[in-house]
Amino acid sequence: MFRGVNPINLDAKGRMAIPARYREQITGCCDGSLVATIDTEARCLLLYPLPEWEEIQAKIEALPSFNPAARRIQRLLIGHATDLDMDSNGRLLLPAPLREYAMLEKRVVLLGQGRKFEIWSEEQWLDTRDEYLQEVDGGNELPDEMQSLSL
Amino acid sequence: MFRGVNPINLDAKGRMAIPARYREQITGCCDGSLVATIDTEARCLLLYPLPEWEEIQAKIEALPSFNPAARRIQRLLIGHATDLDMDSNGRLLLPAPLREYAMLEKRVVLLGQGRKFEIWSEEQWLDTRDEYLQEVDGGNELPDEMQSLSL
DNA sequence: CAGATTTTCCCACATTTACCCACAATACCC
DNA sequence: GGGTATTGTGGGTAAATGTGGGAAAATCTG
Repeated sequence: MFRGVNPINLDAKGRMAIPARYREQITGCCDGSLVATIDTEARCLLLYPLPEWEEIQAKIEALPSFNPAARRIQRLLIGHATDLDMDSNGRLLLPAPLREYAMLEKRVVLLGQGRKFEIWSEEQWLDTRDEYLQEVDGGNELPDEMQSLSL
Repeated sequence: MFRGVNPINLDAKGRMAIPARYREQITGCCDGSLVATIDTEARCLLLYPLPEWEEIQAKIEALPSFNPAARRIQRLLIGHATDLDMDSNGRLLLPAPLREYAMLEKRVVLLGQGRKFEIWSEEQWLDTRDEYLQEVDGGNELPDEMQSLSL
């Protein structure tokens, strides 16, 4: 279960230090093997422990491949998925193509999202967050499951 | 069951001393492990005992992730949820991103709210409370459940 | 095949964070 | 009213984390 916001600086080589509080969990569940791919809805990256990703990739591959929407998802998600390993300092080297997609420069934000992480440029994240905060709940139709959610 | 209003001063490091009368209950139910996240409706923080939060996170994660309203809730709530532990003095270190969101500087208010707490800047709390008091009850339609409530 | 360039891996330092201890203030009790 | 216990506050130190650089290996190119 990952959660929380983490402001992180990329170094000159494009490396990102994983906050220490996640490291034990990551080495435990996948020995430091992670997979990064793009989020097709927003300009951010998704970061999965390898076993989690393999389940997801299996599901995506099982989609009917003559369906155009399915082909699109397959090409985008599987096509961009890249294996990453933590180095001895707990850092990940983010490949240039993924950094460019998510517009990551120096200041980035690592967002815990349950079984995965999201990686945003700090600027993009703050803009997106502010949009979310301003949206009135009534504006979008809520799924039934949410109507009964009490925090 | 938490209740009551507690004015507290943050120290220079952003730490908040939990009032002594809650400590036993907190160590009892979760051994001092708490989770703080943001309230999406107001500029304040929500503070849950870890087991309470995990139930909520499980429900939120189960929402369909291709629904935009659900994505929004997931990113905001899980994204900001941060594990906090009481130190040996019964204090919590509130992380900078959460302090900024709720505009917490020095004088804050800890509000007991049943299974959770809310943390407000004192200024925000007083303003919000006054707004609530001035609102005429008839202005907003009351949910059915409230019609039969007798105090 | 040799040279040059890029990439990966690892080590060392500087900074920050977290933990702990000590004092001050308040409340309570005798 | 004084003494004691409990709570609130601040700061210091050791350990762990973040950051940068350097050397070796692998790859690409001429």
